[in-house]
This record gives sequence, structure tokens and C-alpha cells, in this order.
Amino acid sequence: VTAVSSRVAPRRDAIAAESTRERLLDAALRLFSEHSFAGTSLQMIADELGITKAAVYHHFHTRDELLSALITPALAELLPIVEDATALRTPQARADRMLTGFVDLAVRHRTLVAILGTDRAILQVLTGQGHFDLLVERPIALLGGTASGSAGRINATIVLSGIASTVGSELLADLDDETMRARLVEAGRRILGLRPPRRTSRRP
Amino acid sequence: VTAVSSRVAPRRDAIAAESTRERLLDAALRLFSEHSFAGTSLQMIADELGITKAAVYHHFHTRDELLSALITPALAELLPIVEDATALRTPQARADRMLTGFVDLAVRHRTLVAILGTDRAILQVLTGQGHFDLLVERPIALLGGTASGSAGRINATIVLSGIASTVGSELLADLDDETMRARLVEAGRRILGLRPPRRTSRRP
Amino acid sequence: VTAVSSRVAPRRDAIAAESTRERLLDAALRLFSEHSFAGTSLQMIADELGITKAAVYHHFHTRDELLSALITPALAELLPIVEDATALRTPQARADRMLTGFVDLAVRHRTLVAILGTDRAILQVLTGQGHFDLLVERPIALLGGTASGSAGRINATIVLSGIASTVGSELLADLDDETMRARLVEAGRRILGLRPPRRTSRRP
Amino acid sequence: VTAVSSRVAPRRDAIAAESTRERLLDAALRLFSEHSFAGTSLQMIADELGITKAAVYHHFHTRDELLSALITPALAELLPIVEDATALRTPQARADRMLTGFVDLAVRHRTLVAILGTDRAILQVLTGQGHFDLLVERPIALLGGTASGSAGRINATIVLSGIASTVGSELLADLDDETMRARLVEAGRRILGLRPPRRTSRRP
DNA sequence: ACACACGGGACCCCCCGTTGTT
DNA sequence: AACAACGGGGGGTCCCGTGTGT
Repeated sequence: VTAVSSRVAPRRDAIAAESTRERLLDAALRLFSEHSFAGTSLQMIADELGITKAAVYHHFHTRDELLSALITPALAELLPIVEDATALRTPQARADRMLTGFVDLAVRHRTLVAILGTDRAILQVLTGQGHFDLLVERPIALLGGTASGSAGRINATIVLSGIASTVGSELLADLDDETMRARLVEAGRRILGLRPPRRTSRRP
Repeated sequence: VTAVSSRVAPRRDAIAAESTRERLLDAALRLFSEHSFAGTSLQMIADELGITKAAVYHHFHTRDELLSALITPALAELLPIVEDATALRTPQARADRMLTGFVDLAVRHRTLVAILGTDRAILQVLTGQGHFDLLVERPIALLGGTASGSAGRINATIVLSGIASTVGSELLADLDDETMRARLVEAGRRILGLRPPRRTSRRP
Repeated sequence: VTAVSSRVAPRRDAIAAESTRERLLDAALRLFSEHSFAGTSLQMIADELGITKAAVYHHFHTRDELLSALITPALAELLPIVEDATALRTPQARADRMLTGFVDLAVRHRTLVAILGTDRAILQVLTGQGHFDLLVERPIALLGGTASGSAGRINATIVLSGIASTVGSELLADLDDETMRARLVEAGRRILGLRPPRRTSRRP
Repeated sequence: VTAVSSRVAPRRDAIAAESTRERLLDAALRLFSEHSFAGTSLQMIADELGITKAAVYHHFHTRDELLSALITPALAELLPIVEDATALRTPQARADRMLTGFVDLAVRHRTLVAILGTDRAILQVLTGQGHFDLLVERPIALLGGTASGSAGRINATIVLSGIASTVGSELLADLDDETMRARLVEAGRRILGLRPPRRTSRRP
């Protein structure tokens, strides 16, 4: 499983490295989800791949950097969803776009969204990087815009964290993406009191 | 929950200790919720109270023991709810009883239920103590009993983790218990497709 | 098992205290022998008796003090043996007196002599108190006086530590004192090349 | 015992590490013998070499692991001695082979055999690893096979622990191996009542 | 791209000793 | 005589990050 010698084709090393980086991110995500971020050491991650901590350090100089590399793609996907939704005219449309967009994101990045939505230590790091707004406040505002008073914020919070936890549940790990997506959208709409639009125009 | 009056004239140390133990649990809960269980050191807890780690050790010999002392009361409250609900005849009644009971518990122990429902490191400890069944499986089964197939488990998961996260949200910390309770029950019923019963017979 | 209230007869307390002190010494000796001196904490000793460390502190202010209380009686018994032996005229008589005296002492205080003879941490404490001479050097000199050169010291060392370890062996714990004593004296004489005297003048 | 030459041109670190590991074992053995196992902290060991505890951890993750690394070679040498002796036909031959083999081993690893034979904390660790049989029971049985009843076990115990303590005595540290070996074998044979064989066929 | 060796520091557990109270 | 509570400190483990080498 380890990267064998080399010296033959330097491209091999590059490939192996690329793959090691990916495997590193995979292993880290798995372990973060299992033991929480603060409960996962670099040693555990290195052991998971059978490499040394120094090798991990070669790819990511810091555990926070590893975390950033893990979440940056998802945040990049979240941004257009939030912006798209914000641009719509009615509160219902905004909420529905936010809902469907978030569910789609969550289903494709199950474990990642799960830890983003539940791990307080991770939330602290992200807040420190100024992502709290994008990750929590704006989605909550968009989802909760259809109800007045506290009901909106409460419903939005339930939806957001409910989805995040559900996609990360190992009891539902064997569920296919389509079913999961459909069920989550249905449930979300029921909570928020949204009527399903006539035609969904979203494309992956 | 705080040390009440006291009968005759308890010793000064005993009073201080009682209060120290309680303050210890309070501080630990607050810090666990803020930094996650694994991210909270005994030093942080001790510093919070201005005592030394040795004093913490005097009350709880391990961090796990501290955690156990923290959650045991809540687990003791959860058990009769689950058993009560299990004894009812229709799936709807079981789900509704589980829902209202859990919401009530969650609203009264907001932070505690929040960390129980989200922190993976804590879940690991509890699973190691055999509480996974009471904490996750049976509630999920009761809540999800009204829908067939995966829909039931999904809805139940959303409800459970949605409630847990919502009561722990600091954005909703200023919300009074009654409103929070009512909103959560409404939302839960909408997700699960339950019609509110004619009269609620629950007693606090 | 704990000393009950009191207030009735102060003598009761005195008796209980006396007995606690003895039980403390007993427990300490047993634990020292099982885990070595350095490996035995006051907590372990207190737990053994079901009391607290503070209660131990009440009787012995220091672990070294506890050790001293343990060994002082035996040292007090050893001194006249060494002096008696020293006063005899022939090397053989001196060695035999030392041998029989030490065996007798060792058989009556099996565990104590065992730890005195084997535990390096204890030996360090005793050496610090100036007992090395009485405990090691003079007995070795007396026992080894019958052979010239290194043979004497070697044989004496074998005898001394052999006896100490043998009386402490749990494989031989069920052996009665008389048999043990006789066997040890025989073996010691064989090693040292001593002929048994016509009449043993030992007193119990 | 030190890291010998080295083949081609090993890396500087590797050499340093090899030597550090050896020096670590040396220092640990010395300190264990002086202060007992339980009385020796990793800090003391690290200080002895002028390195940090973390560096010690790099080589041995646990103090028990360090101890294991220390004794494994000796245990590996002891095994064939016990098996060789067991295969012989007469009790006398078995006892003599066990005696000479053990003396040889003890003289070559003086300090190590000394702590193995005297430190109760070490014996506990070894017993936990299932080595009690090889280290105590079988040698005792072999050595004591020439006498019936308790005499055999007593004599065997004296011989075994006498040898172990004698080779570790600092009063005899300056004695050369050959003399020590010869004296110990003689004394052992006298205790056990063995007649020296016509020719010793042992090979170093 | 990765391993080996190590420093600095923190963490959890626990120990010893002491005070105040009953 | 005994306990509850606690301070100061150390032990063992382990973590993060780095330098050096291949």
C-alpha cells in the first residue's frame, strides 16, 4: 500500500504524492468524523495511512491547514448557492433555493458537511477565519425568511443541523444519494412550510 | 439544581465542596459545549473555577468520570420517556410521546442535550458504556415508526439532531422555554406527519 | 470495618487506633513486598484498609517514617545477633552464630527480611540512615570469615540474600517455621563449609 | 555491546539513534539497579543521557516497553538453557546443567539478572507477560529435582536468588568473570549436593 | 516524497503532604 | 481517630513541529 521505491519515473512519485494527499484528506475526514477534530491527532492520521507524521507535515504544515484544505472546496460550492438564493425575489423562493442547494451539497459531501455542522472545535476555527457568516448566519436568514419571529430562526436551525447530522449518520450510510436528497428536501419543505415548485430546474 | 438551603448546620467544607462539585460540572458543560469534549482540558476547567487540577481530581478521578456525572441525570430522565412511549399502542402515539418528551428534556437541559447530540467523542464514550441503544437507536425507532422504509429513519434523525442542535444554538439562547418547546414540537410534528392530539396529558 | 463512633469509651478508640496502626504496618509490608517500596503509594495502603490517606498521615507523617517503624524492631533484633557473633573466638563459631541468628530472625519476619534483602529503594533509605554497616557489611564479614579471598564474600552473599529471598518466596509460604529454619541452616552450613556444633544453645 | 563499526556509510542520524537506543538501555539498567524499577523515572533516565523525555518516547513508547527491550535478550538466552537441561536424563544432570547455564548467564549479564531476581515490580510486569514459568518455575523445578520434599524447592530458591543477588553486589563488582563463575558453581553444587561431573561439556 | 530523530510543551493522572472540621 | 478538601508538583504519555538526511 505504501509508495514503493521510485527512481524510475519521477511522474510516478508525483502521482503517488497526489494520491497520498488525497488519501490524507480522506483519512483525516474519516477520523475527524469519528473522534471529532480535537480528538484526532496527526499521529492517528499518519498511522491510518501507514506513513509518518513527517510525511503528513510535508503536505500540510499544520492541522488547521489540513482542515482548511478539507473544507475550502465545500465552502466554495456553498458561496454561489447562498448568493443565488439571495438574488431571488420571494422569501419562499429564497428559502427553497437555499434548501435544495444545501441538501445537494450535503448529500455529495456527507461526512464533511456533517462535521462542519456539528463539531464545535471546527466551528471555532472557521469563525476565526471569518466564515461564520457564510456558513451559518446567511443560510439561517434565508431559510428562516418565510416565518416571522423566532419561528423562522428555529425552523431554519432545525433544518440546517438536521440535514447536516442526517447525511453523516452511519445508520443511513447505505442510502443512495437520490433517495437521501429527495427525502431531505421533502422534510425541509415540511418544516419550513414550503410548497414544492412546479418544476425543479436545478442541474448538478 | 444548585445546593439548596441545608438542614441544620453543615460543615463549611462540605458546603464549599458541594458547590465546587456543582460549579465544576457547570463549567465543564459550558466548556465542552464551546470547545468540544476532546478540546477541553482539565486545566481549562480548573482555571475556570480558579482551582487546581488536583482539586478537580479530588471530585472526579478522570475526565470520563466527570462526563458521566454530567450526563447521568439526563439519561435517567430519558429512560422513562422511552419506556413510556414504547408502551403506547399506535405508532403515532409512540412517536408523539417520544417527541414531546424529548423536547421537554432538551429544553430543560439545553447545552447538555446539545453536546450529547453532536459531539462524536462523547458519543464514543457513551457507546463504550452501552448507552447507544437508549440514546440513539430506540428514540430513532420510536420517532420513525410512523413512516415506512428509509423515510422514517431519516425523518427521525432530522428531528432528533435538529432538536439537539437547536436548543444548543447560542443564536436562540435568549428564547424562553415555553416558546422554544412549542416551536420544536410543532416542527417535529410537521416533519413526522403527526396531527396534534386533542389534549396533551403530559406532566412536567 | 471502620472504627465506629466512639464517645462511649475512649479506651475503645485507643485500642482501635493501636490496631489500626498495626494493620497499617501489616498492609504496608504486604504491599511493599508485592509492588516494591517505590511502587507502593500511600493511597494504595489506605485503600487496602479502607481508610483515607489523611488517616495514614495521622499515624505516620511520611512514607519513610512508616518504613522506619516497620524495620526498626527487626534491626533492633539484628544488632545483638551481630554483636554476640562478633564476640565469639573462632571464625567458625562466629559464622555459625551469625547464620543461625539470621535464619531465626528471617523465619520470624519473613516478608520484612525479604524486602530488606532485595529492595534497592529500601536499601538506599537505610544506607542514608547509616544502617548499611549493621545490615550488610558486618553480617557478610562474619559469615565470610571462614574462607579466604573472594570465596568468603561470595559465599556469605549467597547465604544472606539466598535466605532473604527464600523466606519471602510465596512458593514456600505454607512451609512451617521449624522446617524452614532447619533447612536454611543446613543449606547455609553447606555453603559455608561449617560442621554443625555438638549442641545448639539457641533460645527462642 | 556498543554499536559496532557499520557497513558502508549509514546515515549520521541512524548511527546516533542506534547508539542513543543502546545508551538508553544501558542507563536504564544502571538506574533500575540502583533505585529499583518503580523508583526510576523516565526523567532520571533522560537526564542521565542529557536528552528529553520526548526523545526517550521516540525509542520506547512506554516504560514497560523499555524494560521488555532490556530483558528480552536475556530471556532468549535462558530458554535454551532450560530446555537443554530438561532434556537430560538424571535429576543430577538436569540440576547441574541448569546451574552452570544460569551462572554463566548471570555472570555475563550481572546487573540484569540481579534486577530480574530481586525487583518485585519487574517480576510483576514479567508475570503479566507470561514469563513467570520460564523465569522461576521451571528453573526451580530443575534445580530442586535432586532433593525430595520441601528441601529441593528451598535449596533451589536459595541457589537461584543467591546467584542473582551475588552477581549484582557492588562489593563484588571488581571480581573477574572466571572467578565469579567458578565460585558460584561450586557453592551451588554444595547446596544442591551435586558432585562435579568428570568433564564439563559446556560450550560458551 | 518521505523517514528518523528529537525538543518543547501539554495533558491526564496521581502522589505527598497539610489544613480544617467532626 | 478519622475525613473532606485542596495545593504543589511530578510521572508517563503523547502531541506538534522541525531539522537533517536520502
